[in-house]
Amino acid sequence: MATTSAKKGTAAGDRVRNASPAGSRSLSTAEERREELISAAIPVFAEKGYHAAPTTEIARKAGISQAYLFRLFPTKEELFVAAAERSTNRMVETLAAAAARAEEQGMEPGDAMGLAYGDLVGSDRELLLMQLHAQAVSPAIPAVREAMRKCFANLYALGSERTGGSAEEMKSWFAHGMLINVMTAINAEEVNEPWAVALTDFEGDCFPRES
Amino acid sequence: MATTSAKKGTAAGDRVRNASPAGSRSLSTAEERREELISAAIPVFAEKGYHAAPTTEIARKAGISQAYLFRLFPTKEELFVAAAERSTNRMVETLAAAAARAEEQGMEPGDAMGLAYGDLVGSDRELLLMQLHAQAVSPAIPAVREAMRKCFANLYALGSERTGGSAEEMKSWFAHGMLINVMTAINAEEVNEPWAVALTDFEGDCFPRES
DNA sequence: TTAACTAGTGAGTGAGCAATCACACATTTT
DNA sequence: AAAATGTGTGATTGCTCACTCACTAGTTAA
Repeated sequence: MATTSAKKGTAAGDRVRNASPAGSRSLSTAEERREELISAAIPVFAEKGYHAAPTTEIARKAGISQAYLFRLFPTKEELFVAAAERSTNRMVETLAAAAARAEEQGMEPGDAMGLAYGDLVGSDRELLLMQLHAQAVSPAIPAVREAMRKCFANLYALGSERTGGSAEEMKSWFAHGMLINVMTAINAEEVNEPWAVALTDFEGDCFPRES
Repeated sequence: MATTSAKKGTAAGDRVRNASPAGSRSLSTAEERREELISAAIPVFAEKGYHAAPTTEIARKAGISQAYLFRLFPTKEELFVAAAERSTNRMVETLAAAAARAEEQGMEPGDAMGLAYGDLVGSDRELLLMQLHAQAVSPAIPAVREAMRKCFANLYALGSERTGGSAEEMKSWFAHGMLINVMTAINAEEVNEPWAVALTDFEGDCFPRES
């Protein structure tokens, strides 16, 4: 009673709950925690991969106990799936936004999406590594495989409705995306050999020079 | 002394050593064992990935004790690197052979290599999965990253010397290879949706129809 | 007030795994 | 024959890790 008292909120009770401006608040507290947990999990999974990422580390980063992690996600696998889904959704949304923005400005949406993917990968390495690890465990974990398939389905739908690209063009677009992933994984851009220079020249495809 | 005696070879001593026909025998016995061990390791790594593959299972498949595994390869990591190198080399050799064979027959080596890659992947799923897992651990294990880079360097050299392809063409060739890997990982060919059909149509690229 | 529920945790538990050690058998060398 | 070297193993060890349990404290409902 004595020792473990003043420590939490700074004085005033944190009975905030519905204090958000608009008043519309759909997430339960547990749901919020789950979202935070996913956010904490992504960098760890991205860095170490599914099997090498310890739940203790994820819980610590999220600021909760490991025991509570397992109450929020009954298995590590489910947490990983959630992290993979979050990542792939984020990616699709970003590209969709880029395509929409480009369309407003009269740009080619295809080019804009290619550009946006390059940006995404350059700025958000985590996203890419998540994707890589998710692909690697896909043969072993059906739910992850399913998430990856959905991701491809969404991207393909997005791409073919925005750019009226042929199947062949779409395939090439995806193929180059996969190449970017792999080249980033092996850090090819820091290698100064012909193959590395050629295969990491991402810009050449879809737009002339800056803007 | 008493209990652990009659158990090993069936009567006749196994003093075979240099009994091979041609008599030329360069591999030491330990070296042979190492090769066998790598052969046993590849399917396990391919199926489960680096972290999830237990050394006990690999040793059992190779028919040796786990203790001896660690004498032949001081760490699991070194064994994985050896397995990755073997896989990538095998791949390069296969494609080189296909290109050479094609050149003899007056075929386009580029098409032949594309075809050969499709065959390779179709027949030897292990190889592809090894590649996938090696890519995934590349950020974490420098030696693996190095092996992957060498693989790309070799393939690129092979491709550009056989087919006088431009950098752009080479890039496209690699990109489609990476796409094949990923589509195989998520078993896209069993999905009956437009994206899956389009993205798994490997044949379209490089040759008209059978032969 | 009290009963029911939800958020949250410290302290385990049991299993699996990479790596080690002490030892045995076989082959080669001297 | 004896020493040295190389091939091979069973039994551990020390540790990490996913997951559990028993329990506390805050919040809501009756």
